[in-house]
Amino acid sequence: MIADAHSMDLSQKLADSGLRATPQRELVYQLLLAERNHPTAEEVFQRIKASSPHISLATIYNCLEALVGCGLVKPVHFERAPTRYCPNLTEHAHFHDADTGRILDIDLPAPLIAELRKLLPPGYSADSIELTFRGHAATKANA
Amino acid sequence: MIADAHSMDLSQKLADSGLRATPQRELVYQLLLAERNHPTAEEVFQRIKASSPHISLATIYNCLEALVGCGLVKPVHFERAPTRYCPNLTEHAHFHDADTGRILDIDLPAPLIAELRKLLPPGYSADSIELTFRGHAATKANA
DNA sequence: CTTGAAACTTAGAACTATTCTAACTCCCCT
DNA sequence: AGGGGAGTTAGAATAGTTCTAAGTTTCAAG
Repeated sequence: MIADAHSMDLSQKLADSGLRATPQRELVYQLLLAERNHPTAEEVFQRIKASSPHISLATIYNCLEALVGCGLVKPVHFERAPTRYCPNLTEHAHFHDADTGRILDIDLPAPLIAELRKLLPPGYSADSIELTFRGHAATKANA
Repeated sequence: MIADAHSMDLSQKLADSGLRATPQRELVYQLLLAERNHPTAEEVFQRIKASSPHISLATIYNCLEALVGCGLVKPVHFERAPTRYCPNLTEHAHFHDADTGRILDIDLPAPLIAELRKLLPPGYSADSIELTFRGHAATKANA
């Protein structure tokens, strides 16, 4: 089953970082896998509280930090808005719709990433590349 | 003189946005032109307070907002760290040194920008592209 | 099984970057 | 001259996140 496969990922990856797989971490991870909207910590909190009313916002932050730390989740920053979280591990950029606030994943082809890296001066190496587009999606009104 | 040319830019650009050129806005803009370290609002405040002790942090934020609004300065966001400000108006990316925190401007060739835009799905258009590298600069120790 | 230690969760306080508020000042137009 | 709007100021308020301290769970070893 897909869920089990992901759970194995979870336990394994957490263990690799010296962390435990707890029910709360499972909940948070499963929620991120289910809702690919790049939710904020607060949104994850509200959503999980519906079924687990005892969970605390601090735990959501702790879980997200653990998931980011073990590499299963990536934080997404847009300007100074609340951090959003994304379980998409492929190298990708984000498009932020200025009208709706919606975020879209944009795949980054490996050759393009290589080209981007070539922009760095000699001696500089990048561990991560963050690429964000901000703009508009065509609507019926302006199409 | 360069300073005068920049001052004309300032008055003109502010006027274009219906804003006035005030001494405080001049100070903030001149400081950004002089210190190309991408300072934070707080750093600008500390630096300007040395010569203008009556200035307020709210004014720094107001001035920076005015300068951003009229297009003379660009805000730079790195993760959720305090916003930094940059008077470099050419299209460029940023390299953030994970060791020193130093930020380096990286010029973006127009053809590469065009290639990046091609990644967007049909109907999507980007007003701005933010590209940030995070990594390390070679030192004598690991060179 | 117990026991002890370390990891984890929780609620709420604390922190920090930024924005808001309300009073005051300055500048421009008539 | 004086009225109005834009700007500045200090301090209060806000919001996202992190910290703290207390309680709980997990797990290994005896």
